[in-house]
Amino acid sequence: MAYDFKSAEAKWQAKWEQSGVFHAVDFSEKKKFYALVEFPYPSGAGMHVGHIKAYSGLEVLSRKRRKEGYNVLFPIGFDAYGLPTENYAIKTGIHPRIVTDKNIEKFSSQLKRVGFSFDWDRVIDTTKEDYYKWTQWIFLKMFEHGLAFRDKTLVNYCPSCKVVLSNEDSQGGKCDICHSDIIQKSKDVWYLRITAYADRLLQGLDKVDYLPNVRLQQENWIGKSTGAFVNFKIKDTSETLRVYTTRPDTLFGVTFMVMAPEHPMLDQYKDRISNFAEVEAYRAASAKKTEFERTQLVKDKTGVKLSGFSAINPVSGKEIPIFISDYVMMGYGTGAIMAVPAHDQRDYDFAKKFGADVVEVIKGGDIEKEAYTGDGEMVNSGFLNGYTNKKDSIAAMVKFLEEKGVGEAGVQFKMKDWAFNRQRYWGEPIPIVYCDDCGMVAVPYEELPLKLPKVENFAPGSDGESPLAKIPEFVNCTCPKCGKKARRETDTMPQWAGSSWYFLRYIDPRNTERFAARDKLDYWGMVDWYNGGMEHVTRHMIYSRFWHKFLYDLGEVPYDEPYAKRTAQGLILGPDGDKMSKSKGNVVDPNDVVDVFGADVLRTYVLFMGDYEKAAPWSESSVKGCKRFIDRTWGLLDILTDGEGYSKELESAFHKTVKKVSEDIENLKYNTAIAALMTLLNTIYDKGSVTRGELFTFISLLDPFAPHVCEEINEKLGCAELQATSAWPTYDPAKCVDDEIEIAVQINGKVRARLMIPADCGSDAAVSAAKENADVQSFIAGKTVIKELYVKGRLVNIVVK
RNA sequence: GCGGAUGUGGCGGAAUUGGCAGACGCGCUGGCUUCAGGUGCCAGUGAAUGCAAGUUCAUGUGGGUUCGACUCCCGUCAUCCGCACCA
Repeated sequence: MAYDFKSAEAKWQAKWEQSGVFHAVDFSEKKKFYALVEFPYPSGAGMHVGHIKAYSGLEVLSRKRRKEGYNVLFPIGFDAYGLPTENYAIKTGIHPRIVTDKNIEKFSSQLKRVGFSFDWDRVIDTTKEDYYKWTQWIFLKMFEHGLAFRDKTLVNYCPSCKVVLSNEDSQGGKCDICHSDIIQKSKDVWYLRITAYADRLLQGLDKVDYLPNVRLQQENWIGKSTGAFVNFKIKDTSETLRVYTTRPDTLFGVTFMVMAPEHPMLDQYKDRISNFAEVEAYRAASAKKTEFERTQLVKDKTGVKLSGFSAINPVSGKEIPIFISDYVMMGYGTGAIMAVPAHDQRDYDFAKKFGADVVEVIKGGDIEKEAYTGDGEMVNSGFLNGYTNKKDSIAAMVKFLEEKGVGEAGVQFKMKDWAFNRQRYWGEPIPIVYCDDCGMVAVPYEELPLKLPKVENFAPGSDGESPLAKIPEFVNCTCPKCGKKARRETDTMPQWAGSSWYFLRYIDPRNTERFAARDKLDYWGMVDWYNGGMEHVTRHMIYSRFWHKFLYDLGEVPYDEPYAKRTAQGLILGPDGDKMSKSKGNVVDPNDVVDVFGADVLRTYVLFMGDYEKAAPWSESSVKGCKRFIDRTWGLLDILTDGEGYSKELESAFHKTVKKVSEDIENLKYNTAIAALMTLLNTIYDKGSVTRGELFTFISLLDPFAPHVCEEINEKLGCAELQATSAWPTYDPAKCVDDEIEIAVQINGKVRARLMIPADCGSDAAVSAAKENADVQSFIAGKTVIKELYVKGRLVNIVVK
């Protein structure tokens, strides 16, 4: 009889839910295992098959762990604050709350149809009051500890629209909406001081098991560099200009200095700088440049030489000019550099254009042509002359600077503080009040959550302010400190806030007293295995590690690092090989696949289609292959014979497959695990019959991938216990090897024959067996044997001349 | 520019980490079943050459190490992904 996946899948999904087998048990005696997948953003488009692949990896592992006797926490939730929902609301006038609830319902039903073994009792939604109460709570703790602060920074701003624009919306220096010129405006924004944790975020990577490229991307993002700070005296003042450099040993080669146009010292000394008008004109011009222009015009350096404002080289005592140029960024280092044109290509380009001196201090290149950045002997460098090792010369110079009191060793990070506020409606309100007398005051903890009020119009105001600013009942309040009239902060938190701690809430999702009870945090501990997309490695992953470390410092969580292990799945591309997108119309809807082929086929295919960590295109016809596999598995019932154990012919095949599947699942090699099961299935059909014991083992192995058909067969076999809770099969290593094996016989490295020998055959016996072979003899006849070797279980190679 | 990854049949991909290249699946060809389409089942399927047993060539490309290289080393080309005037 044909397998009716529709009724079987609905039936088993209902049974799993009724029996509660996938519920994680707090404080269970069993060993715990916490598997985490990145929770989805519930967009209106619904899920696509990429989500299914992302969850199927740890789904298989979770099901295996339960069978192995673990108490598994495998939760799911929704990261529901964000722009797409808000934009949809602006367009349609439907409230984001309604849209979000509808989308979450759709996502949930899609996930349930696939039969994922999530603990649905622990579902969370970041936009619910009982959740974001704690997001706000963590923010306030950061505020209390000085990690949340306001600062002025440069942003893209359209003076006509009175709105802050992103770089994408301000290309070519024109406003995307009104086409007037964009200016860089300094604006007061909220920051989280993630840089305070830069070093620990880097060092913490030693304690965890992340995929190498995940780790590397985080290291690059944090971008630690070691070097030195050097203070250059400004001529005829008591002022010093401080710079950061990774090569303090090239100090004798410094022939000028460059400051960022926005450097505050310029304003301080505008009376001394006789061409300050030029400075201001340059500032205006460079402020107009977009990020795009700045990076595209790398070769073409611009700048202004300051008149009446020069520096003294601390090692040579020579006077050197100071320039301003936008190739120096205010946001990195000190906003000023010492230029070593002979050994830095950017400085070299600038020196050539502005006629500055080029002094070679490291031998080995041709500084007539270009800057030399390699290693070599130090020259023209006073006490450093003769040094050939970079490390030594840097150390010697740093020692000199520190003794003279004109500099010291130091480190810099590329990572910047996290700009944290958005002028948007659909996000967590920032729980801060502005009081004329008291300044910024935190909303008292007992008043959390600070609820997001209902509004009618979700569009940001023409002044670039959040829609919340238009609600007097929300804005106007009293100062929690002095009781006088005050104003609320009207901006909301960014998309990334709620996801920065969600893995902790799963541990105790309904707690009203704390974000999670301490004893439960102690029990569940770190996330044992976290899987998600590469696109979240440098933002969500870093942000959430930062929040977690902060909570650890407060003593609120037991571990410093949140995730013990991190992996990432590859994308599913459209059938055309392009990235799936709505505009290209190549998106595959999991519902369609479930309708036509069933959930088991979908689950099996997304893991079988290729290397789990690599991108692979969707192929409708390959899906059919998995459909056949599921149907043929069902068909085993037709060739069922009595017998609990393995038949003699299949015994070693079963032991080998149990081993292979067990190991492959642990190593994300789902595709070869499924291939091994297909091979075993073919072997069974070749034999023509299957014992009850064999079939039971087969479905036990397949169950994590295709649980519905396995439960159905399990029931047909008369098993009272659910397949979901039955034990994972074990294997005997001794039975994974055959008594007799086939080896290849090579002559001069080329395969000329194959023969069967006993597995425990020794080297001499194998070689002489090979030589007895007629084919082999014809190849060695009349030639001299130079060398004979036997690789155990693999081959014999005879080298002849 | 810097960093990382990848390159294997018509396609997705395997290869115990230096040991029989192409597992498994798709597709294709032929056959059986069928009024027919689909399903299902059986056989074949890297290329060249040969009636055939076979032989030769093949893992982007050029060299090298080795009895033996998809795997290690040096060079080179292509594609993809990060970061990007980071001092």
